[in-house]
Formats: sequence, structure tokens, C-alpha cells
Amino acid sequence: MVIIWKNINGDYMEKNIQKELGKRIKELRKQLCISQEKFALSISMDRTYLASVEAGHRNISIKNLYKIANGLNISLSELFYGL
Amino acid sequence: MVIIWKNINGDYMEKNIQKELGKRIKELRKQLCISQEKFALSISMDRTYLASVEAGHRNISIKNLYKIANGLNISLSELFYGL
DNA sequence: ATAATAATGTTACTTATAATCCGTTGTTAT
DNA sequence: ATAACAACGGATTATAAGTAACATTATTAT
Repeated sequence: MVIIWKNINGDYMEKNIQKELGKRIKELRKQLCISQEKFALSISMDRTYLASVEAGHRNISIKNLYKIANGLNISLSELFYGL
Repeated sequence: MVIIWKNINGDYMEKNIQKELGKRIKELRKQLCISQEKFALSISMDRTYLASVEAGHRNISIKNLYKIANGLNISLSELFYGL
């Protein structure tokens, strides 16, 4: 699903929540200076699955979102901040 | 998945994110004075599915979370605020 | 520069379950 | 009684979750 937004200039923008979320997770993980592999391991998640989430390829469920937020030591609300 | 938290008294508490989210969605929907059926219809979601999300029975995906947040006219960050 | 190693990316596949769709039942208000 | 709303069940379809194999891209060492 893609939602189309009208921005401040009246232009239409496509918002892909998966892609944005992936970027956000990657950014937050990097702030912790931890590799995909170590992070995935720490939250009992497969490395390649995490990679595909970060790449925005997965329609991830709330349970896995919750695992990730916990691994990053932030709330879900914080995880989605700005998205 | 259930995560166990230690509260301020040192007691263990179980946090079920699905249940909490369901209650939150229901609460926000009621603030808009709209029935499950009408709300579900407005966001192209099945009536019975929305009901089970509100009941905390579903491991909902981000796309559907996004649909709901949009239907409620709030951000995902706001939807999860306090959870 | 090249080799070695670590980190990340991608594809393809199975299985587990999310999502949809049909209904019924229970409750409350009019 | 009937109408509107909500909780629940089962059956089916669509797709998320999880994993393996291999590719590619940094990074570091020699």
C-alpha cells in the first residue's frame, strides 16, 4: 500500500512507510555502532530478515517491530517518530 | 510474544502490545464517534478484522497499522504514544 | 595493489500465520 | 420487535516470517 500526500507546495508525494521505517531502523542501529548480525542476534532475529526490513522489503508485524524497538532501547512511539 | 517488565515495586508485569494497541485504537475510534463497521469501511478494512485487532487478537502488520493511523488522522508515533 | 575478512545485500523457497470473507450470537437502544 | 453495534467462529486465500545459499560491498592488513 502506498499513500499519496500533498506537500506544502501542492505537489503529490508518495509515502512508503516500509522504506522509511527501514531507513530509520538502520540509522538507529548505526547510532548504537552495532552490526546487523549482532543486533539481529541480540533480538533473536535472522540477520537476513533484519536486512530486508532495513531495505524496506518487508511488511513487518507489530511483534517484530516491538522486538526491534526493544533491541534499540526505545518505544514504538519513538521508533516511528517523524515517519 | 510477551515481554516481562519489572515495575517500580520490583514486581513482574506482562506487557502485551497487541492488547494495549487494541484498546488504544478502540478508544481513539470512539472519540471520533464512529462504529467499527463505518471506520473499517472508511479505511478499506474488513469489519471483523478490525474488531479482532481492537480485541488484541491480531499481530497486525505495519501497512494495516498505517491505514488505521491515517483513518484516525494521527501519526503512527501518536498511535503508539504511551504504549 | 592485492588478499583476507567482515558486513551487508539479494534471491528463492517453505511454513506459519495474517488477512479476508462468510456467517452467527449477544447486547443495547429505540 | 427491530435496528445498530460488537464479539466470535470457521474456512479460504494472501502474504509475513524465517532460513539457506550465494553475491556484493566495505574495511583492514600485508
